[in-house]
Amino acid sequence: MKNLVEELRWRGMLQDMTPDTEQQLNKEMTAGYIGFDPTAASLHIGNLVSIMLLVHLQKAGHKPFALVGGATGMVGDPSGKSEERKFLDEEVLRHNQECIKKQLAKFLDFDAGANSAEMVNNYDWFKEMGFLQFLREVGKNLTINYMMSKDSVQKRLETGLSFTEFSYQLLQGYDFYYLFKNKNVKLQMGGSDQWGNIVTGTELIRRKDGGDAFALTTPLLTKADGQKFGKSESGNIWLDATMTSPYKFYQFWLNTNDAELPKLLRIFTLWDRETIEAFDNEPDKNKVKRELAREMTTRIHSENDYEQAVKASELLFKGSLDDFQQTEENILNEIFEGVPQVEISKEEYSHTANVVDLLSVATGGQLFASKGDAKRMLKDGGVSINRQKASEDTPMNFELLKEKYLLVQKGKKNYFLVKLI
RNA sequence: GGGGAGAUUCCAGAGCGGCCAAAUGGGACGGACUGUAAAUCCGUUGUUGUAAUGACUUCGAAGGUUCGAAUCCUUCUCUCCCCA
Repeated sequence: MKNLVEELRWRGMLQDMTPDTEQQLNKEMTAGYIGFDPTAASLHIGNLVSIMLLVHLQKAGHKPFALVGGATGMVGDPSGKSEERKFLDEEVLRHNQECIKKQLAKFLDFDAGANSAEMVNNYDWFKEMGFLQFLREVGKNLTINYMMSKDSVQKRLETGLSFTEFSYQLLQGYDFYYLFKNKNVKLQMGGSDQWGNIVTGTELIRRKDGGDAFALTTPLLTKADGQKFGKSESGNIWLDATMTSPYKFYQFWLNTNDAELPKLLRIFTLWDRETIEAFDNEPDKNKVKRELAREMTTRIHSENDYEQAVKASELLFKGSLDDFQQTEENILNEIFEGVPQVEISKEEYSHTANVVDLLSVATGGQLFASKGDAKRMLKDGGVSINRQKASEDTPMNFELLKEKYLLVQKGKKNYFLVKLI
């Protein structure tokens, strides 16, 4: 058994622990869990931090449990949220649960003997429980005073907090208790925003059962300037290839801030200390980013996806129009799978009078939402077509690449393929 | 149940009868500089455009007053605070 705490410590993944957590982990194989609420159809790279905690737990010889929050997802966690959220409808939740379950399954080893991973869904033990039973079994053990003192609750007293969200901590607390009783799970981990919810669980276990349970949290991942991590211009970075293409995923890592690299390497990769420290000292930061992007893209997606992403990136960022012309069409299609493509009929293209129309209405607003938007960007010199800066009165006589493509650049990094069909 | 405050463009937050498509800040996007980095500086940030003190749609919802409303009145919906 490896020393998990030591490992997390040097990786900077340790925020807080309850007393004696380290002793417990070093004493015996310990089962630990982390919950994931099905708020979307895919996990994102923020969740990946939690997943890595489970991975490290398992690698250290302990038993990881991934909990899908089928029940808690129906209520909504107020932690870190500034306002009450809308309910997701049950059908969406069920769909999300299934998707998340599949994703989680990819990261853990479910066939590792004694410390095989397990997946549970808290809906399974909450669906049978009635409200009265819940009040008697759970509610009685904790005081309102205790619940009110939580950070997540305090922050919401001004802006409003429904009874439902207020109760969330009890549900999560009961999860821990249930897993403690039935699966001998003694540890719950999570982001530091989960601390309050987690210790509600250890408290419940202590009061109901006199049992000893432990908590361990990891710092919330933020950008160097304190902002939320894991968002790009186009929103969240999802682990699902249909929601964030491998090309975009690869680009995301490639575009990370230099200052964040040491942190990212420690949190997201499984590389050992020597390797990572060597990267810290590497002066060519782009090289480090390429390695990171490679590691992440191959692990989350696949070797092949990674290769396509690299090829697409090379062709778009470094290649000339000639390189483009010379690439075989079927290869081109494959490479550009993840690059946004916009289709337009030849008919429509031939009737399009100017660049502004082409970039806005003719392409259904996918490149630019409106004509005004397109014009503004053209005026600012932010648009290139086939590598040539375009302006409002650029004539519509572009050479079609492969007789059917136009390569459109919005800014330096956003590429689109306009495809004539 | 009683009393008070409020709902403004992505967010925060000004405006409180015409000069308001709506200050300011943040975010986002673009440009310059670079390394597909950061910092910095500059620009853009409702639609449409004969490009204009133009037209159209926006200031929680629906009505009304007025030559004219984000601004006044009525009703409704929602939120917060205080008292019971």
